[in-house]
Amino acid sequence: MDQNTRQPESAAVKGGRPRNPRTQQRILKAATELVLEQGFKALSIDAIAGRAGVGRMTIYRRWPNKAAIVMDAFFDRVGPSTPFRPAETYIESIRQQMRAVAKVFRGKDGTLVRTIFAEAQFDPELASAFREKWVIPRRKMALAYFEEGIKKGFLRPDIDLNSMIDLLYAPLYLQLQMGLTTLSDAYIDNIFDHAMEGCLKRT
Amino acid sequence: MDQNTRQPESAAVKGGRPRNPRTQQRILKAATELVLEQGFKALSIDAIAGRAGVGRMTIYRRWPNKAAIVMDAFFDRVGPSTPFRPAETYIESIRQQMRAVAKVFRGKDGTLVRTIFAEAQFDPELASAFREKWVIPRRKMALAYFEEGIKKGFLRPDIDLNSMIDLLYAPLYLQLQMGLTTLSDAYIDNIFDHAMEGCLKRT
Amino acid sequence: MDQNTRQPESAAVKGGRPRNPRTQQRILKAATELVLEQGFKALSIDAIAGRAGVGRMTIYRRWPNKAAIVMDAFFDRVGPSTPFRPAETYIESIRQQMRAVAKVFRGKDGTLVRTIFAEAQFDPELASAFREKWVIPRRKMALAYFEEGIKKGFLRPDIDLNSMIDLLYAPLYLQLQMGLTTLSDAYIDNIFDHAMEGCLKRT
Amino acid sequence: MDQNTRQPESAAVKGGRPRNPRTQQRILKAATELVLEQGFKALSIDAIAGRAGVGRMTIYRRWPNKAAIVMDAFFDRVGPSTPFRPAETYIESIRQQMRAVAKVFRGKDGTLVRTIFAEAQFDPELASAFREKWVIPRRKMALAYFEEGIKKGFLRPDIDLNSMIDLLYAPLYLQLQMGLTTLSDAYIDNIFDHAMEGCLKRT
DNA sequence: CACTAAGCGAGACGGTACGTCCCGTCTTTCC
DNA sequence: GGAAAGACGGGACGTACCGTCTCGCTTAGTG
Repeated sequence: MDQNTRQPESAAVKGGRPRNPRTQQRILKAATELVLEQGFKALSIDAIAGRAGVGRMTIYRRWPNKAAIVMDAFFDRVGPSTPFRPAETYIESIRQQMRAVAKVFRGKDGTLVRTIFAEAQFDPELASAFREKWVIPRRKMALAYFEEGIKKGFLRPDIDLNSMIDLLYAPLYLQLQMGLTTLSDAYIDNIFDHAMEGCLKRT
Repeated sequence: MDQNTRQPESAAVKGGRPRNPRTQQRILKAATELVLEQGFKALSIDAIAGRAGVGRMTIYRRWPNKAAIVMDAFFDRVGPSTPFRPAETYIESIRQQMRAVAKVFRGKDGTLVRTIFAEAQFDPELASAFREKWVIPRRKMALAYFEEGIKKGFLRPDIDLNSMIDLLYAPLYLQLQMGLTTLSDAYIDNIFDHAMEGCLKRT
Repeated sequence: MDQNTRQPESAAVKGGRPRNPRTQQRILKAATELVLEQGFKALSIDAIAGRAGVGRMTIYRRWPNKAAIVMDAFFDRVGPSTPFRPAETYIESIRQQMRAVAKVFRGKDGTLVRTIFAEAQFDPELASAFREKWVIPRRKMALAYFEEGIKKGFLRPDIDLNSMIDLLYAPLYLQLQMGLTTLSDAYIDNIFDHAMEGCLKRT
Repeated sequence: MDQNTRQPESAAVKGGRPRNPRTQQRILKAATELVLEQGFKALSIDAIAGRAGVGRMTIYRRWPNKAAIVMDAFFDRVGPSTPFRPAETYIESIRQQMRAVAKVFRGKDGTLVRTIFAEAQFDPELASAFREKWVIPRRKMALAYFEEGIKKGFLRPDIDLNSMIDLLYAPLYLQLQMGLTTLSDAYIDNIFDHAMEGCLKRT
């Protein structure tokens, strides 16, 4: 979880007082609420501190900036990844997983992903945290599942799996941000089918 | 061009003095430089005014916020869209166009797109401006070209063209933002081929 | 008056907007009230700004610290010095002047002198301002009046006038700060008489 | 000595562990050093605790605020008062005592007196402590010595002794704070002589 | 051609949030 | 059970920008 949390020097070398984990929770809760209520732009450290009933220093002692707080608040909410569950067929289980991701994106967690991803464009540290803790684990999982698909003979053995992942999931991120289309099951099915079958006319 | 430019009251109703277009240019130039040098976060109206040798009011008279300035600065640089040029085959010309887009994304304009797109997540007006002036025109153009492709029998007649556009271009936006991969021609080819041929193993 | 007021670079070289003198007055008024109500320790720039209905920057633009504000507020209230007015005799006019000074010290202005003088012990710049604008002018005036007294044959020609000034006025400052005694006319008379007549028993 | 020291609850009522007097010393030493090095303004409880190698609580357990610490640190250094030593004549012994006081004021102890006296203007408790432990004892001693002087016929029997004390010593405090003059023996002699002989021209 | 209204630079102004420092209290852990 | 270490809520600091306003200077178009 909160790997973003500052741990300057090995905590508690000798004496000293340990940090209160309940305080941490209150801060993350306040941050989450405020982001969802008013958006990231209107979020201020002051406001978080105020709602959490906490001094500003208590926040600065733990996180370097508000983006890191929102990061931790986010990972405090969502699980590590969306698994591929067994379905009628191997291929069908991919579609189901994509629908599950889309469902997450449609809810509050989607708003948070959108916010964090956007903010990451301006903050390299946040970008790297998002990559390490959100993007990479999910890609690894998908990679493993798709390799299995090749071995079992469901997927073409000559495809580049990273490109395939982009093909399937990039549209979800794009629409999450762009909002031209709702991330409905129908939309997912379109993306999924076209990526699987290809767009060329077969002769 | 600068449709974002504020025109409070119909300009020059009576006498008065028209706005100086060179001032406009100096502001946009300063804004572009500053965004590329220091990033959008470090950009301030003060800094733009300072570098352009202009009063802050002169800026506020023309744009509502710094995002709108960057928008206009951007469209002052880039052309309206990347055209599909004739190539050996119809299909090949799509690949060429995608490569051209990728090339743009690799340069300074890519950085600007990335910045504006991210900022648009926090600013509905900017989002809508970006959609109207960047996204929609390009999609329309692609839509028309792909419809032609169906008619000519190169593309499957049953595909959803909007989904196809997402399939082809979303990975570019994703990698522009995520930076897991460089937007090389090889990458584009992978995306293009997989989207065209599909990922399923044919029996 | 407010020579402490910051004037970074010759004001209004070319364009720009001049400072509002009414703002200055509101700030000084607020500062004076707050010092007298709550004391110098409890005085904060925030509080002054709040009461004056002014932004903090407006204050920082004019004064380097709160001591300088209180200085200016003080000199905005009190006149340049307490004059020696003609009385029955030359000697008597000195006593009258000392009583007048004591009267000032007993009132609000005395509290301000006390505050500023004490704070000056911690702030060299304030000390020098206080010296230049309060102490020196008054000593010069007294010096001139006492020199006249020597010439006219009322005072011993061999005395050190600076020491005489200390002898007469130092007790007022001491009691202003120490508060062992009220600065009553009777006390002033005691000091005055003893300084004039000497403490030794005449044989 | 440290009468300021807090004794919340009668010390060591039951078992418990007594306070370490060496800790006390280290704190006072650190406080003295810091005041003399950086001035009272830059002094913070944190800094004292840090230099003394002591927890902040250990300090708060003993003193209510930093002024009280500096007070105790001061009385830990200086003796209770400056005595009147026998000299050629009774009158001469007063001059000698004044010179001794001036000598103290010229050194580090003078800086401490100056600091404490100034801070006392903002802190009633400190003011009363300073009065009780510094001012009153010294005045009592002087009072006794001067009463003796009247009895013995060296001083005028009709003078107010408190006023005489102010006359003699107030200039020292004033110059300690104001610094217009160094507290040289020559200056002391001037003050002393004028106070003794009076400033009026004798006919 | 002179007049005049607007554009413009400069920057003062009332604000908000920042990130830091210190306060005085509290809590934990070690000796 | 005293003491070091330091977390904690709080409050003030001085800075940076925000978006608005006001001042004089400059200039363009009209009468």
